[in-house]
Amino acid sequence: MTDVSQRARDLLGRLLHGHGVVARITEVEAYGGIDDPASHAFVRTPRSEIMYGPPWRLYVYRIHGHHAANVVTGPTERAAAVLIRAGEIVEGIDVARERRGPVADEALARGPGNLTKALGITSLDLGTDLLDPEPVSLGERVESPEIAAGPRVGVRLNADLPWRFWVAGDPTVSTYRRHPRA
DNA sequence: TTCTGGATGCTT
DNA sequence: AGCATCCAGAAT
Repeated sequence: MTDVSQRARDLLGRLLHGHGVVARITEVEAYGGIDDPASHAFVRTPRSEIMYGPPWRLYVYRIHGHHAANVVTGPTERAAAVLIRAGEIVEGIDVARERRGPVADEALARGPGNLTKALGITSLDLGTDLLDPEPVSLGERVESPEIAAGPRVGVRLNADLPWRFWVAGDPTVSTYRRHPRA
């Protein structure tokens, strides 16, 4: 059975193309949908409806004035998705630098909000089929990395579930922060 | 219409 | 450890 945590691990080392920039995914989090209180799909609302649709589509949500990008993974009735938390820019680094301003290269796509900014992903990309080449798409897997796992960042519910996965030792991975009330 | 609380990021 | 920031969902 390929549950959402396995789908999350499989996304590590894959390329994500967004508006002229390509990132190698280095950090993800799995959200289990109907069984996971931390998932937006735990309550079915207009916002979470996209996760009840076909897999390999892009779910973009806004939080604290930032965007966050998720891959809807299915199976459809479970409404699971994987949050893309960080990556290494491997193409279009000049464009990414322009979008992000003066930060170190390894920090260009460190954190969900920073990654979407570097790749130019906004709410306009909501629902994009990631198997189509434009405007946002998943590419090939360029490495099979050593994977580390731990609790998800900033979630209050299911705070100890180790569903955050990252490329071990990679400098572009964000730092762990527990939810204050978790 | 108003209130509450974050799947954040940056500064101190 | 604090705060800027802002929308979705829930309460009223």
